[in-house]
Amino acid sequence: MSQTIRQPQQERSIEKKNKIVKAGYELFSEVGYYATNTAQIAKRAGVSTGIVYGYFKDKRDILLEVLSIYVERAFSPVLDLMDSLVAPIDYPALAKQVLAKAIAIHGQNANIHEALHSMSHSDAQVNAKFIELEDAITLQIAGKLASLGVNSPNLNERIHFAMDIVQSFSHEFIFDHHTYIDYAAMREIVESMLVSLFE
Amino acid sequence: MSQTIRQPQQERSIEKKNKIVKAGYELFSEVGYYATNTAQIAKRAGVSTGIVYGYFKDKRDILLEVLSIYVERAFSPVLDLMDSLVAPIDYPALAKQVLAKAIAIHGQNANIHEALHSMSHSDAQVNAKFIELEDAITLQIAGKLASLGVNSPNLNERIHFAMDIVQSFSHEFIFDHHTYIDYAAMREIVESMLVSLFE
Amino acid sequence: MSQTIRQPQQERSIEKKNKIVKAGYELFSEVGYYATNTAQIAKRAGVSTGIVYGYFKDKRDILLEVLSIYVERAFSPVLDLMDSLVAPIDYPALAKQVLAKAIAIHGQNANIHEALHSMSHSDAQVNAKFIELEDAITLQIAGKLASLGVNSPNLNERIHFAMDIVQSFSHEFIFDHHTYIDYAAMREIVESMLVSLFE
Amino acid sequence: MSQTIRQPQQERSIEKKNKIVKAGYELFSEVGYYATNTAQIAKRAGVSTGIVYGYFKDKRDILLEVLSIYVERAFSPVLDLMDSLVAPIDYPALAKQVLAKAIAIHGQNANIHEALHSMSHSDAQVNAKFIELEDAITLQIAGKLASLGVNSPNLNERIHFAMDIVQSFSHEFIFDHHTYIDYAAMREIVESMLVSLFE
DNA sequence: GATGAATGAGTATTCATTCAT
DNA sequence: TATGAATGAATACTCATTCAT
Repeated sequence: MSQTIRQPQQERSIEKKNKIVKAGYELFSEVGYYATNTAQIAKRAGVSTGIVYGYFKDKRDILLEVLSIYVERAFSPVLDLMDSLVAPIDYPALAKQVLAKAIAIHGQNANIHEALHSMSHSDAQVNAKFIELEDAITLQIAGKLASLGVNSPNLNERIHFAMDIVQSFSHEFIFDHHTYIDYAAMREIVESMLVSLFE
Repeated sequence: MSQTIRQPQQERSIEKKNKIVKAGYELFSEVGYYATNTAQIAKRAGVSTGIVYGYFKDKRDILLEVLSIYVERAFSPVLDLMDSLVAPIDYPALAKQVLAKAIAIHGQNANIHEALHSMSHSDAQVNAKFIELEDAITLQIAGKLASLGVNSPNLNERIHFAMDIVQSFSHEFIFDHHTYIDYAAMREIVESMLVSLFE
Repeated sequence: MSQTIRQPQQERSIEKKNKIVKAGYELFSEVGYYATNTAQIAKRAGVSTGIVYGYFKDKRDILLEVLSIYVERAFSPVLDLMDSLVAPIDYPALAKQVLAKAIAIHGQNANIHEALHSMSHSDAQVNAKFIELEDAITLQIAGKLASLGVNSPNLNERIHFAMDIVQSFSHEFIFDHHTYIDYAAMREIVESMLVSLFE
Repeated sequence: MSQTIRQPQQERSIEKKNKIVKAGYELFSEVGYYATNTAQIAKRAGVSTGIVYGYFKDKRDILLEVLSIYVERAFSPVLDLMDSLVAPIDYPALAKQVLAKAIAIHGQNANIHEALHSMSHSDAQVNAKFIELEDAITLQIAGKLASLGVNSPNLNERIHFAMDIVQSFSHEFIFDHHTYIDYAAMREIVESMLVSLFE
């Protein structure tokens, strides 16, 4: 009824909360949200089932936290790259770097990305959080590029579309779905595409 | 145990099977796979719960059938467009047409697309079927373009990537997520990107 | 979600529903509502846990049904008694009979009465149903008495109060709580009080 | 395991124990015993959950203490009234006064009365305590009345029955259940009933 | 004495699947 | 073929109670 969620301040507590998120991250990633149950999360985290509800309102709340962790982990390398950018921009090199980073991250987090993304279709709050995060990143990149003198028309749109492309290709690349596709060649095509978006 | 799945030959049976698939299509689309139960499917299809298992091995089996229906519905308009293509290709016009079709289809089938796509991450067979279908379509388009004299290097890769772009943008466009994005402008950017892929 | 509750029409089904109600009746009576779980009800009824929810929305819904059964069982003997009443009324004899019936019934249903009554304080719907039933009975008795020429002022109030007294005493009598009380003597006092209410 | 219950001797401790009982009293009264959890009690009492088990064996033990408080609170006004009684007794006036007091008390403690009373059916110890307290009060009143020269036959039985009536009517009156009942008229009937019990 | 984090058994309810008719 | 009643395993979540600090 009036169950309150602990906001852990002490180190031990934070550690425990992190363990639970980590367990959730792994399990959602391995088998998906629906195939994961709270007992498994607790067990892998090395805690009791009860305490999970001391830190999280419900199972979905864990997903939300996992989402935050994921997004930070997934986007910060690219943002770091942008941060260190100086004029004049070497677009081909940048495209190469961005794609390399994106693929690397996707490789480490591929499954969770899909699990989270899929949830965003059945869960409005997950969706909202995803959008919020994408927005923040797009605008941050736009600010950086503008400060470097990039003045392409519809800059936001180009960045957003570029992000879509990178995302989409990284996914393709990692999962290596299609046997008749030469992914190295495709990668070059994507890179030149990205360059042509901003040059 | 060794329940055999009927391969319906009689018209009445085929009709009934179709009703079940249709009900599944609608419900998965409306509320997603996990929020749909077999009783609901049976009810909407106007059949008993028992008979569902006369036509389908299990709930997932319905999903697989729904997937086939979806893909046919989703890709055939674009394939028709390609079929009617004659040389010389007016790339800008073609890009416009393809995007228009894709958006229209996505608008009518947006939810089921997401429902199915999300399942492909937790279900290898769904994933395999998705890939198989994408492959067939890519190769079909490639054949058509080749027959019209298109000889861009890495044609398969370009087509596949073009499909990714179209898919990705259609989704964005329909869901109209981001308030700061001018989708009309973004649409033009996508169109010009598509053109630059083949010209 | 859209789980529908079967309204059993076939004999077999009605029998099964009755078994569940009977099991609920017994268990609520024996150990109370909160100490009874659905698995126990199902087990005693000889059915699966699942089917319980085919006939009842939830555990409380079983209680509501038990309540109906109980009230019918508890009040109909007294109502029968009233039905057979002819003028002129022999009040002392009637009081004796009513009390005898009430005590007998209470003896057979004592625990369930308490279990149900106690629920009426934490459950508005149970309470409402109790009131509704009491009302119906009071008014039915009032009609009968009026038709026999009884014209005491505030007849409804007298009947209702009489019911309270009878209820209260039956409970005392059955549980035989207090060692210093001569219940036979008390019974006579109650009887004369009832008589004085209407004479 | 062999946790010993502190019998608080120090003032601070007694205060803390009282706070817990008060919180229990309020919560049991507001939402009932089963809907109250120990965390809520501790929170409202301003103590930790752990220390509750320093003062009480278990949750039920709190209920027992609450019961004592309640009975004292509920009966002492009527006992005070009896104490101040002098011969010759004005029965109509006394009946009026007793009923007024009883209704007032019931109005302030209605919910807890029900909560406790309902527990007495599923808990033998609660029941025993209830009986013990009723006994003490009945006998005390009987002594007082005897000392004032009342010598009705079966005095204990009359007093006990009078208490039942008062209790029963107070409950009815407070909850004002039945729309077709004129409670003012009913009140007068009850008063005259009480008078006729002793005159 | 006191804290409040931690435990884990307990429970109502759902639902894919089966099976008697 | 068809029905829909029946099954029972599975699961999110609660809460009285304990215990390390």
